[in-house]
Amino acid sequence: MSFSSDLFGSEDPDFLSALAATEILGDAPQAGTKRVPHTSSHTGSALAPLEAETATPGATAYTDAEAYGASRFGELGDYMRRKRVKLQVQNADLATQSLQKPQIFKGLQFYINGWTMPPLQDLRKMIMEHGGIFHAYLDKKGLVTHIISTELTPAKVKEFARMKVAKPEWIVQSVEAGKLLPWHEYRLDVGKVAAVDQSGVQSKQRTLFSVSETRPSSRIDASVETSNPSERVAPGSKPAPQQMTHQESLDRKGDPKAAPLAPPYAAHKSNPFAERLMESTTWRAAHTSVADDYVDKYYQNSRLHHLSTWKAELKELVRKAREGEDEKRRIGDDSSDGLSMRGAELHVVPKSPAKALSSKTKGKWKEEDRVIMHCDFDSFFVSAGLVDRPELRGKPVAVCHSSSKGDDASTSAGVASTSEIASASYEARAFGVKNGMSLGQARKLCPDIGTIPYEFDKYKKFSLQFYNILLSHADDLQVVSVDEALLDVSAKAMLARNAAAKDGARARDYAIELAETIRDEIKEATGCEASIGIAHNVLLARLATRAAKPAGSFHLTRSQITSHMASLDVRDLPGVGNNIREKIKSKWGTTTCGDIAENVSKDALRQTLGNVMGEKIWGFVRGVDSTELNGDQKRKSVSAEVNYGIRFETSAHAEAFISRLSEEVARRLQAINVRGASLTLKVMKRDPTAPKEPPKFLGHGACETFNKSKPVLGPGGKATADPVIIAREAWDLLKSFGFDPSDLRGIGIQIQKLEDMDVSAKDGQTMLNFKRIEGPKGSKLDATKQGMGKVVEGAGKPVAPSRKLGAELPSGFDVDSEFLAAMPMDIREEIAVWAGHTSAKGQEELAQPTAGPSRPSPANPAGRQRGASAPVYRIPTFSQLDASVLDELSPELRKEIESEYKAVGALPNVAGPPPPALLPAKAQSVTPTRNRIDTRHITKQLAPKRSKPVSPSKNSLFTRRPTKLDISATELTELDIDPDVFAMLPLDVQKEQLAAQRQLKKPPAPVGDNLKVMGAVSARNSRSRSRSVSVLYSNAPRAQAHWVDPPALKKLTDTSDLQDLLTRWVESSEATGPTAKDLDRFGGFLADCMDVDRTGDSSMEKAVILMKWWQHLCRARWSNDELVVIAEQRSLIEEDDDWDEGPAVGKAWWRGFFAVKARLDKICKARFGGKLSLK
DNA sequence: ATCCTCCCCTAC
DNA sequence: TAAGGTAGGGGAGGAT
Ligand SMILES: Nc1ccn([C@H]2C[C@H](O)[C@@H](COP(=O)(O)OP(=O)(O)OP(=O)(O)O)O2)c(=O)n1
Ligand SMILES: [Mg+2]
Repeated sequence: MSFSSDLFGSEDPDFLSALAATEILGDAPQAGTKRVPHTSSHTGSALAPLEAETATPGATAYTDAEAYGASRFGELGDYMRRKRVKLQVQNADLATQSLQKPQIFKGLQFYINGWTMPPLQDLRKMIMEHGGIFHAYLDKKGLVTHIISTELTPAKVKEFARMKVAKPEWIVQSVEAGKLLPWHEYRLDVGKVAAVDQSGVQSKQRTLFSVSETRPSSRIDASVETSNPSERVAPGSKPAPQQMTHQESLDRKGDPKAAPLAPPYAAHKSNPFAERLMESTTWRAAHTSVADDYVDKYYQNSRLHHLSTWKAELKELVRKAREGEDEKRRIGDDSSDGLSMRGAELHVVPKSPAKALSSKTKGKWKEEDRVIMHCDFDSFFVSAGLVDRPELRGKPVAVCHSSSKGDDASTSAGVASTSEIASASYEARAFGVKNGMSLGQARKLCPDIGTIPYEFDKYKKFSLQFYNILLSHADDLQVVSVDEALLDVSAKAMLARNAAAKDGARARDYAIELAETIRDEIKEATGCEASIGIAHNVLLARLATRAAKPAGSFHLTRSQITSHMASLDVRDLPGVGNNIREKIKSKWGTTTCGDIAENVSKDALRQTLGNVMGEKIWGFVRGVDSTELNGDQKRKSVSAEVNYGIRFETSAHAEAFISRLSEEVARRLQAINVRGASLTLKVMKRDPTAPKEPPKFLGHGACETFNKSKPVLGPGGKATADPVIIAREAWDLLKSFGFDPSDLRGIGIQIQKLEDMDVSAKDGQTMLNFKRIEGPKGSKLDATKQGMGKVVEGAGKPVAPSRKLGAELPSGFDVDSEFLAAMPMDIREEIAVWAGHTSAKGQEELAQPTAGPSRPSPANPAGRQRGASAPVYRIPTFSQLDASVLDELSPELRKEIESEYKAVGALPNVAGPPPPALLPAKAQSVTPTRNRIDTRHITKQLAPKRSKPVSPSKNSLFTRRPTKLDISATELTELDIDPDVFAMLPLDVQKEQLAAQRQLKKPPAPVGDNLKVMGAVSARNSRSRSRSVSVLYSNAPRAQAHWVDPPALKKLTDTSDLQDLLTRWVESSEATGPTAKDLDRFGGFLADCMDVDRTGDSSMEKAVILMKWWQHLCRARWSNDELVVIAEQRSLIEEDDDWDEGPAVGKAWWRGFFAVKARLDKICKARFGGKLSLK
């Protein structure tokens, strides 16, 4: 059954007729003898040949699995393909550099089997240096002329029965003799075993022999491995059809018994159905790479493209979201790359990666104390699809493009769908269906499997909700994919554990409870199930997730590790694919983790797998993994490639395609504001022995791949993101290969050596008229309504528990998780440790959990109910800190903590920035209207000296701090402009200010220019120091740029007033959002603070503090909107998204925040070369 | 040793 | 019909 609406190809005559023709093809072998039209024309269209010296730096074959559908991602089944290593890369180099040596092996092509003496590398070198061609793998028997081997297993004896197999001495002694000695004198005797190969293989091997004496006429041919004379063509001519090979495939296909015996290299099946379609000019024009919108269309529908794009976007979002949480990487910290001020200045000193690394994340938690969670949606695409198709729940279904019926007629006709299944439901998995499998394959296993179409928009939307939820719970987070992330919840878990100990309830697993809370939130927000694995390292957390699925959580604890690991296959370890698994298997004969752990030494593993990999595996099989989360990954390359549907007929087609692809790459570069200095072109070329149409519909089939790179320079000799330049260079590279365009099966362009592009640097660059800035091509959205368009914002208000309480909290130095959330991650964890520690020491008053309204009760240990909340802790003052706690910390951390406290001391009245700031422990998001103040009202009422406006008051810091507001409303208005200061201003500034003032006074400001008030208040406060302050505050931003009284600012060391005002501003406009005017004014003020030359570093620090504070205020209220707005601003989503059900105020504030941030960034960049860091 | 460059391999 | 992309870890081997 199919759940998709459209039937197959109803409107496509070519498609229908091809289908009809194919259905009777069972006895119509002519498909194999017939040439596909487009391959027989355009004989003059080959790309230009290349210089021999620059030819093909390397070539690898990319064979298809024997039968397409054996699954590229999951199953093995084609070890031959994966085993291939590309030793021929260096071959070209070796060959070029050794022209002086006698080319005794010229025209010969070797494969070296098994262990040899001298070792493979040496033999390879000898072969290459003397004109021979070395094959790392044997799947191209049609090319290999000789096999070198010392001994053969019975299987190999059989396989090589009809080949020329010689001992290594032949090579060695021929080289020594300086001439080619007769190989049969070194023959390895394999003749006793009768050859029982099936016919297909046999004919292949005849090819081997017949080819063996043909010498490649050029090095191009050699490295390209096109030595079959009937195949090789001068550029511009056409290869002959490969009827033989083709026919073989068809024959073999009909012989079920041949299949298991058939070696992969002989299995070049074709796709007659596709061949039929390719006969139609109009069909080709509409459905292959020659279509002019092919690239766009293709990307719109490519799930893998979406997956990759989303991952990159999410990484960036998380990076942004983390920003401002890393206090230690702030001003003056030379390890910063997002730098601020002095850090930027110091940036002249090149930063050592190692240093940055070490200063960054270092064992805050003892290995065993970490708590890592791995969260992953259950069959994500399917789950998302089922949300709106509840009737399909519980059935075997899969997400794929195919909407065709899997009726008997089509399957028996050999047109089983080659559409790949992106995700299969667990019911389908019970039949053996796997992600990545072709639909046809799946139908064999599960004839009744249903299909669900892709809904890329929905996946992205769910993903953002998912990440919002995770971010609200995590101390640190690393993006794994659109549906998967790693969390560090060490601090939370520690807090919970100690809370539990305190309560006397300790049988519960708080990590599991947290996991269940998270799962519930995800379920509520998206309607989808996710599973969560918990353990003390990343490896084990991932493995735990496997045990948790579906729809569960699992904590893999220490005592379970050994037994859990022992039963696993190495293939289950992250980072071990089929290739490495086979390597292990062939080396040690087992792939069980337990066996490896027991019998294989670390050195042996390192020897075979490489130092790092070997060591990693050694640890993995024991459940050991010290990898730390990295939520701060920056992109190092940008690329775009298409390896599907590439079917060119002329070089003009190829050139046009390169152009399109270049535009795509340029667009991606420009979207993230970078340029690149190096370009790599990747080319997939049909393997000469492969059919024109591979089994997978429009797939690339068996291919050789080639890479070539070169520097790319824009106008100023600088890096570039110019589509025209990229296209030119890429086209040059492609031409240099000299391939027949009709053999191309894949093209990719990668840009490396990225550098940030400052706004000013876009000089001579060709700018694309982009509508869509970034993001995957939207499936159904038009170009302007790009990508995953819609967003998010908790449909199910995924509010973190911690945010739900607060209004009820007592005042005092309470630290709830909201506060923690505002802290730098490192510090947060530290506080947790320390809170736990003091608690354990009996200082209950400092670490006593304050019950939230709906903390998980013992009666509901799973804590599954919504609204479970994190306990609240009190943070002690520095003096209360138990010194012994500090002693236990690493010196580095200790210093950090101490400096944090010092910072508080240095700014006695400062309520902010992140760490020292003890925040109002309130939760506006819960009672949004409660404390809201009418803007106009507050504008008026602000004047009289009063401790605090309505608000929160719960903020003990605020209430304790003596307020300095003692200005009257009248006075305020009068002081809008200070005459004295005004007189000192330059003429143009005077004008500006006058204009601004007039503007200000004109309308009564309907919603309120609160910032004006705010500025005035502050001005009043510091009036005794300098009147210029009032000018600064109450006038238009532009004037501030000319602000002339640095000493005054310097003296304004106490930012608390400003913070107060900032707080008030936010509070008073909590319901309405900031006015543009206020934003501009505030931004202008901060911008002036950045003028270090005039105001000094301290004012800059002030600006940073205020920004941090502002950020905090926003986070405390609208944390769910932060990511959304970041996404929006990076054009990942649309602003006016109709999916966005949340109130607009939060987003308005965040937009304001980021707008000001951008303004400061710009200044910072111009001044210091780096962005303002709020870390 | 340590870097750089060119891959292979893996993951979703 | 069908949409087999893409970034980063790491190994090999050469340059420094
Ligand atoms: N070969 C693959 C593997 C995955 N995906 C997409 C679809 C999946 O839904 C999503 C997430 O991949 P997972 O590996 O997490 O698989 P699922 O979420 O589908 O299943 P589960 O996580 O329950 O095993 O990525 C894909 O398109 N092609
Ligand atoms: Mg998943």
